[in-house]
Amino acid sequence: MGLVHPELSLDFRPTFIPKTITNFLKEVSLNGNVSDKALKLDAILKGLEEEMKKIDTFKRELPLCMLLLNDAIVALKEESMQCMAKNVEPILEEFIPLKNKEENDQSEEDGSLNTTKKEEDSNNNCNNYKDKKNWMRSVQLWNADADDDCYTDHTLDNKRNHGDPCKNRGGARAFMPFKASLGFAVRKEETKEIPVPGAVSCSVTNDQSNFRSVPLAVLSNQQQQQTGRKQRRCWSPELHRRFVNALQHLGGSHVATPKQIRELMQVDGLTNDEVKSHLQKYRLHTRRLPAATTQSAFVLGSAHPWTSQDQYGESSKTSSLQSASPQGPLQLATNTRGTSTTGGDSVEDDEDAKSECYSWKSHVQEPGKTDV
DNA sequence: CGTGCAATAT
DNA sequence: AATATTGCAC
Repeated sequence: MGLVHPELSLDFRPTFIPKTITNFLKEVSLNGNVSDKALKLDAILKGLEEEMKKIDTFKRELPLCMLLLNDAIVALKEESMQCMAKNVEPILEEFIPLKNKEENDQSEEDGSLNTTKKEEDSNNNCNNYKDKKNWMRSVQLWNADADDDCYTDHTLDNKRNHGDPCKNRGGARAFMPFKASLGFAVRKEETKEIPVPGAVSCSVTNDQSNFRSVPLAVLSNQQQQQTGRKQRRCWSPELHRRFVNALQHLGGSHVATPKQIRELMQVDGLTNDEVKSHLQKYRLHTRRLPAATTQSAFVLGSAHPWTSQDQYGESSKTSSLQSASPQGPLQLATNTRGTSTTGGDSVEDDEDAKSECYSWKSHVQEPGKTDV
């Protein structure tokens, strides 16, 4: 059984794109929020394109399908472009490793031009590759390690409520990091977070489109012991990925504000302060690129090295739409397989998968990559 | 309140 | 040394 919501799925069942594209657009427009709209468009678009790839094999048998798909894609692309143009234009930022041999205060123009890198050819740098591989294994958005008796693992979670997927998905089960008092269980008041009341609380498709319906992360309770200091929280690659994506949609790290970012990320339990902190760090590594000549709306989310998908999702070429997890092990609400694990320890229970925190330094990209 | 910056902790 | 948390001033 597919755990994905019908509407979430990009599968070609009848439920996919319930109405016409036109209607879809209308619906989406009703939402008001531009970036939200962009997200949805993106998601659908991706789905269509994947579909296109699949069909491509049979294009001779299904010429009309091709035609229709193509048509839809074009239409959506246009819409998407408009949307993005209106909302955000491609944000160009370059990553600046902390270890600058020396601080160059001079204009970074000359240097930056050729740094429009795509690091597609990760084959070359074993290091990067290895890192990526490691990141793949991280299953959680973040972890609360140590003595939390709570689950930090949504895997468990999945197994537990797999009987009722929907519930699991939509519901935020956050908790209040600070306000939680030891005495009670405080798990009820978090529904506030979910915006979009009437509309589609879980409308968009899979995880590749990122935001929206993020059942992930979660954690725990009183992490601040009586010592007062909060548990140090690591940013898993996945979490960071969302972060970066949010940044992109908000117009770059230098204009996005913590709150916005947090809201866009839709990760429950994540606090403003945490985002703020991460942002601060991020900004240290990031500098505005002077000019943006590009007009292509697709820079967003693909071309930029720091935007998630290509960076971590690398092998997302797989045309499996059903797998809501672009990066392998991320098996949140995805599927049924959780139950079948033989009694013992589940495979995915790597005990060392625990702290795969995001590491800024490992993201230093190779200089001198040629760009398109 | 939310944001940015800086000091501080791990 | 790097990165998250906390405090403080707008």
